[in-house]
Amino acid sequence: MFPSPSVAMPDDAGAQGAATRMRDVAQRAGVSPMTVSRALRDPSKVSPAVLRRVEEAVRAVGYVPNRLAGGLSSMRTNVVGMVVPSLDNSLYSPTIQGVSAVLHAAGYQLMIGECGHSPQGEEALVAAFLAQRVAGLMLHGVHHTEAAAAMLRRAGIPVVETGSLSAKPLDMVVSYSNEAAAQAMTLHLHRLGYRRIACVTLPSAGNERSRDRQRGYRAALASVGLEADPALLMEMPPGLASGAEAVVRLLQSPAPPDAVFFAGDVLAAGALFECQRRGWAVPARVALAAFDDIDILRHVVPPVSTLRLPRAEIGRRGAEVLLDRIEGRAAGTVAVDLGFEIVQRGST
Amino acid sequence: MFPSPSVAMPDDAGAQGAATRMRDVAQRAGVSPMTVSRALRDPSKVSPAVLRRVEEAVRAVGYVPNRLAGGLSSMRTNVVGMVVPSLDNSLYSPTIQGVSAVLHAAGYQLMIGECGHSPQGEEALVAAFLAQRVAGLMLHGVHHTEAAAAMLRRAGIPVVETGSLSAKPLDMVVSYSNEAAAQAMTLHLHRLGYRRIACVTLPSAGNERSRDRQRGYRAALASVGLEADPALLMEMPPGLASGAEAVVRLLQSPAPPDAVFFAGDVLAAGALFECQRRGWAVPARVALAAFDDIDILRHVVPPVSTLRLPRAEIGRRGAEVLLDRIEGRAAGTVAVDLGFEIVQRGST
DNA sequence: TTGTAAGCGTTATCAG
DNA sequence: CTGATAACGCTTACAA
Repeated sequence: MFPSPSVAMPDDAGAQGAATRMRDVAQRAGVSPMTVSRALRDPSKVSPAVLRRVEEAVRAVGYVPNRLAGGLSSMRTNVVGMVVPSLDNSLYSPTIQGVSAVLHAAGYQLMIGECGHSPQGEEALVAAFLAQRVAGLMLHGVHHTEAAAAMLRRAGIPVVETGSLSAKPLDMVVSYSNEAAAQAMTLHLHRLGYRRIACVTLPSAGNERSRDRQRGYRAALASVGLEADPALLMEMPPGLASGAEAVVRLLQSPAPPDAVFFAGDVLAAGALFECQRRGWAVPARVALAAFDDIDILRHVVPPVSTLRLPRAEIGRRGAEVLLDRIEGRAAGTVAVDLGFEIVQRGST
Repeated sequence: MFPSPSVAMPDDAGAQGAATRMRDVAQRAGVSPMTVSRALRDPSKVSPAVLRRVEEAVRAVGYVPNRLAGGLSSMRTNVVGMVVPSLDNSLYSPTIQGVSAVLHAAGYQLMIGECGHSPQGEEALVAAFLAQRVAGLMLHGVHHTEAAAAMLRRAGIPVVETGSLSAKPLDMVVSYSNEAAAQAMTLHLHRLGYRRIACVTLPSAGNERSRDRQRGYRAALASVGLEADPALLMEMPPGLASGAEAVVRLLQSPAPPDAVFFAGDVLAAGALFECQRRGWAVPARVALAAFDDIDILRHVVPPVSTLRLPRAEIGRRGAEVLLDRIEGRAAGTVAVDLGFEIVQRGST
């Protein structure tokens, strides 16, 4: 049985609406739908001649498989969900790209959702992802609602958290230690000779990472016998303007610091620009250090000392351990500490 | 018939694996699955008593609907796909957030894919999204492969392009005019008295937006009778370092410009930092203008003149017109020009 | 207001 | 290597 010769076959030109099904491809190729399914998923399972006919038919009718049906039937999908606090902040993009690269190479799709730094937002996204029956989930937050945790537990899919190492993990964790990093930078400043070291973090309310960094800062001071002056520990919202405001407030205080460690976002860059505007010499009048190796810090004058965090590597390794579990290559849970590096530049 | 009283009912504690189905909820609530379906999608269609029982059962078993099944059955999903060239670049995030906000408010999910500035990457993502039977698609690129265009045509779902106004649209467009914006900024520089105006864009190969901006620049020069010196039109890859390199090359050339218009990415910021390093006064020695109102340009010294583009509004309006079509409130295609503004600052 | 029956388009399973 | 058949979990259409 052959399909009628392609006489007066409009192929697909302006066809619109009803999607073609596997059955249409099968008919045209003169085989059963099951054979089409096999040809598409594992070409080695059908004869070369049939494979050719199927491929031709797929092209001719412009067949796009229906993964809703496929997923329903096989009880598995090739979609991985990822929840990030925000997309404004280019901090998360290296991680996203790492995840994306590994996933695509393995034939998976990435679905990203933005939860706006709120556990409720995260819960809603987790529910939505679970409803799509994602094969696994990457979470940046480490603070979850009880409901979200319960859903995740019941769903029984692999989950990787990437935001912090200190939290009691839901399942797997791939990250670096916020506390150790903050401690290391504070000690570095001390080693360079600074003795009144201020620290500015993002608001710690509901932000485990900020709290970890504050803890690291305090631990460092304690270990070298410096007093932890509460006036030297500030919290500011994200943004360049916040960094500017913070440095002004600190330097105009009765007992100004000789170094400021900005443990988050682009605060350090904002502070540097403010120093440029006011003619405050960096690092002579005040040394400035940052937390993340964003491109800009390398290009400003003077370039800003900072921590290099393994953002992209976190994404890659996270996706890898997730895939290992999804595809059954590994079973247990893992916790990976990817470390960090101090980058010493002109600002300190 | 009532479910057995919750004696020795472990509820969900550590249950894991087999997801609960609508049938389980129905059984527990003592109704048919159809009633559960109704209760979940339109509570007004079931009696209050039943509704309460269903809600309780849903909670008790931790039911998460299976949208693969729902979508397959109803032939529609609540997922919208979005393809962006890159996620490094925070330029796209306002648009993504605009889309995300409107979609979530309407109960839709956003699925984001990164195509790496390549039409082939876009094609792959379009295929993947279509396979998930997304309800609609947002595309930033305006240059598509023939195959991608054909798939989109056949799928018959609404598509919004947001990258540029000039392209012959696939379906709907919501954007601003890259050409008009570049022209306006060039004219603005001329009006301020600059007479040798250079322009630096991203590589134009395969980038319609860069070509549009170059066209606008040339049109502006022509309209005021300035010669278009080819030495003053450069193309550079994205990044702060590129901007630095460009300004050095231009200013050290035999006939240096008195103003440089950086029509893309963070080039202008990179150039400004280089000027700071070299002690080149801005704007006295050279004026600098940028294309996009990124936060940093407002905070550097001097602040950089630029164009304010309706990035977030593009996302919101784009999502709105997409939803109008998805939900059948509108039929035809639309093209929306959201305009732009010139922001004059100290760098010019 | 509620329930029954018949798919939706795939894939798992088992026969040939 | 290929095909028939029965799910997968939900919704549409109709009936009660």
